Amino acid sequence: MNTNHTSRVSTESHAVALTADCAIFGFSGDALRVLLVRRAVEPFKGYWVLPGGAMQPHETLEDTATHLLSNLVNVENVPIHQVGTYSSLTRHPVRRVVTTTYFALVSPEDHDPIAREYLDKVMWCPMNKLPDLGYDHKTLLADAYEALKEELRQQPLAFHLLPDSFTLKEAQEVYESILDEELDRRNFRRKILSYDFLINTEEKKPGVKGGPELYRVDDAKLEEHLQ
Amino acid sequence: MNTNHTSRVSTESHAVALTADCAIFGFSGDALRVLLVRRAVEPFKGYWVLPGGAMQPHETLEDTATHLLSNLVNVENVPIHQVGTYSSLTRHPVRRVVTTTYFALVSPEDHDPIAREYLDKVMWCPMNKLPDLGYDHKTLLADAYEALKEELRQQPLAFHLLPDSFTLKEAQEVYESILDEELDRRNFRRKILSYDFLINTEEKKPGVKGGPELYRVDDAKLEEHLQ
DNA sequence: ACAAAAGTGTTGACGTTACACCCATGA
DNA sequence: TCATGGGTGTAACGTCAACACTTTTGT
Repeated sequence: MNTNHTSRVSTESHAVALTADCAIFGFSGDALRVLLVRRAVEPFKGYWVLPGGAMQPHETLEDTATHLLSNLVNVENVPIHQVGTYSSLTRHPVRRVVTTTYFALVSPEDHDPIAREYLDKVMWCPMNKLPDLGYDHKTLLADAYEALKEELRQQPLAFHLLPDSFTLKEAQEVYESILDEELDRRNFRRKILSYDFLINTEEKKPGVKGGPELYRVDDAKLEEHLQ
Repeated sequence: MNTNHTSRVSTESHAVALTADCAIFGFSGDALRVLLVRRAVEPFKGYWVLPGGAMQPHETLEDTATHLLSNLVNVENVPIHQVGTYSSLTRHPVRRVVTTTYFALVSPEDHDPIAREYLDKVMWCPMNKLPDLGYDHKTLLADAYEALKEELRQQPLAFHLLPDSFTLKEAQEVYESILDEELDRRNFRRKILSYDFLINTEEKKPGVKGGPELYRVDDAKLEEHLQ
């Protein structure tokens, strides 16, 4: 049996397609959404799936995922996070497809995604109104969502979703939408401010009762917290 | 550009080899070790690497990793944990190899690994005396080791390394060797016992000063703690 | 003035760390 | 008997959740 390390060199490739699927999460003031695309052809014609693409010879899986982001939502320099690799024999009905899942977090308004080629629709779907998904993408998305929440709990990776200056209330709403749970206003405030990457602009947001203070991020210090 | 999800079906495979590399960690009373194999042929002839193998057409990556375990250390039914997938263009000097890394935790005495085919040596290498590794396996191993420690901190996955009955001291030594840090005897005791999957056999281990009590695991209850 | 939202501080529960004593065993 | 290791309890600490009051602003 060829199970030693060298066998990789002598083994032919078996028509296995390697793809990257990406759970692109978006937040724009209301609820957390994920970008879904609808297939216009078989298999799974008419089904919504996560956007994905085959890894090209000259690119890494991270490149593939990054290209999805720039093509679909026109964002650059948004960090992607690897979730896992799925190699079940039955996950694709036609051929063997091994996929690595990534997630990213963007502001949907950056770009209005357009359908193309084998897809006839694109939508920002609220996470609490997901349709049936094709392939095993229900699992992929669930895993990616868990990974997103876990990441957010451990590091402040959602501040690029906020405008240049924002209130703590707005920051809290981002957190609550992503984590899908309510947070205590005062505890959230204390925790976030203890990270010391928020700067009080000494200005107040007009037109809002209470006169909330506006904050902006110290990008350099924020970077330190993103491991 | 073929970046939509359907393109995976129409894209030819590009002679990309998909492999599973496995960091097989072993513990047998002294230090934490990892199973390394030495390559007898180029590339990286003479270098130690993690055991790995090409994914076969009929198997998943988990199957590939599982086969490594049964072939090299003759263990079955040991859980494997996916660490990550590495697709850098330069990680293999000869051809394109994308690898998914797994780790497993076994008792080395289960089997004395033998060299075969393109490998001329196999060893259980203490984690604190690692040689230079071929390919990018230094990175793979470091990531796998971090994943192992993280897993152990969150769930008790090391009790299958212990004999049927054991003292808390022995259990603590397993933890300390894996985590590479010293633990407080009383705190460790309280924490482990609070999980309530350990049963005091009411017997004492003979030949040891202090007369330590022997424990055994309640397999059913332990399962509940492994998520 | 009044309602709604923002700013602030305190308390208790919990988990973790640090540490000291007594008891059991082998030499 | 004595040295070594095992069994047990407790105080200090930090983190986090829960909560009430005052201040600011819009209507």
